[in-house]
Amino acid sequence: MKPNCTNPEWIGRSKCVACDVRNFVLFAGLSVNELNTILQPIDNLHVPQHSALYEQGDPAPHLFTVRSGLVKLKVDLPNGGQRIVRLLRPGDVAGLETLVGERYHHTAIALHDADVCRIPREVVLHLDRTSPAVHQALLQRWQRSVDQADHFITALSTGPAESRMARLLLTLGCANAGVEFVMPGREDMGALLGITTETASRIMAEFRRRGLVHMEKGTYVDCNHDGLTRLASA
Amino acid sequence: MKPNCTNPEWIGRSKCVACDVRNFVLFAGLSVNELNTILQPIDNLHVPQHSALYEQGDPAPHLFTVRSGLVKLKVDLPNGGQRIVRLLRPGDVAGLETLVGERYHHTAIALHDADVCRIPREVVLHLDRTSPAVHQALLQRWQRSVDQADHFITALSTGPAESRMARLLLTLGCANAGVEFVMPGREDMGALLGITTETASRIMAEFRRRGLVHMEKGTYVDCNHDGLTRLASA
DNA sequence: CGTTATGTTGACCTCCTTCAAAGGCTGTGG
DNA sequence: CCACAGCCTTTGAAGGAGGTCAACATAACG
Repeated sequence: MKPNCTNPEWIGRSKCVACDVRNFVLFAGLSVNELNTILQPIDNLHVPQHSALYEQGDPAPHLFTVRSGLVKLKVDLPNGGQRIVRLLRPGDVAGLETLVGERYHHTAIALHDADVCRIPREVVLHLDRTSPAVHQALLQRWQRSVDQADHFITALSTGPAESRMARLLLTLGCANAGVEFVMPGREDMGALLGITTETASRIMAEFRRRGLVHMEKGTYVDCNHDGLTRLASA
Repeated sequence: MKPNCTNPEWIGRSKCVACDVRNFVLFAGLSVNELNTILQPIDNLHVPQHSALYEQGDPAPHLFTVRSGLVKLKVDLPNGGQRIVRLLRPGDVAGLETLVGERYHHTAIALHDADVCRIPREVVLHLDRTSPAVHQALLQRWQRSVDQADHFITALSTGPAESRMARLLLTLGCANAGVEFVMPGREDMGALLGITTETASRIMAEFRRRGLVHMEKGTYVDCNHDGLTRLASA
């Protein structure tokens, strides 16, 4: 997790200015001048796989936007297990709760190597007050969190395990051409769907036998969109 | 669903000004003058049990705050079933998605007779721009929606049905003295927990036999807080 | 008082979990 | 380069939890 936006060489800073994510994330609508004055304390972090962005219950000084990779938000359960409540992909925001002065509500962990922007809460609060565009973008991000949470309830926590798994694969963009697709581990799949690791493994094996997913040399390549969709709506 | 805030007699309007909910909902921090000028188009509706505030997919001109009663947000599933994704109690807000210009994402139905304030989106958008206090309250309401959705994932959609039911009863305030407690029907319980009506019924019957809940003349009165908590964390 | 929704209970079977063991992949050290 | 350890995945067998279908009871309602 090495920062580079505020590095002397501005390694990531230049990336920030050119960042295509910026166009549709929080800073859409700001002029280059505004960005240059405001971007100062923003760091561009590289988050290696399996490392945590922040931990549940920690004080929340920063907000994060995902630039690349895949980040999971999980909560620890009273019985020792854990449940993943959201998956963040490029363009998504983590740690919004910092804006209402709370601690982090989840533990954020990179499922795959990720690049994120780490923004101090004061910066966002200030932009929220001064820039209507940023303000509107913030509301949209918040609504997006709600929508994703709803999707986890209705699609990933409802119905038989097989249907849920099909919906998960479709959610991950498994059948969409052009989307970099990362297959989570079986344990994460279990935590995503509220089932055990073994059941997740069995269902994936069955999908492979039925030709719903294909893999070559250990990596998954192709998914049968129609077949999965049929299962998903069952 | 008869309005009264904008009625000639201002039946509900007076209620609005005196509304104790207002103190902790959206309009905290506004002066009486500000309220009087802004409150004009706000209606105070009475929503009889089982009637809908709005339907999923409808255009979303209004935002609602719950003053009394209990409101469920449900979504229809592709297979014909339905899933409840949130329960709104006094102080909660419904229809926030209207602020990012979308249609309603859920169908809102009163589980029990409810009083709600119906606020045009333009009013909220205007207040959001002009009043920092309202703006902050809005962010908090949005975060609250996220928190409640997370709770539905981690508490009501995870683990064995028995544990989920115990968590639901605790969530409903079944064991809290002083809270008006409404026991949902078995079908709603099923839609809340992602289980069938029959299973919900069986579990409730079992809870009664074990003395975890008591009922008199058809209405539930007492809940064993400790017993339910023990089950909830299993 | 019949009629209709809602709750309860039983029998059966499927799905999922649990516990256990074996198989593969990766990295490390000899 | 191979051997071995460690981790993740896969698969098996058994039991339990929950779904399904159906009958029945109870309560709400005209």
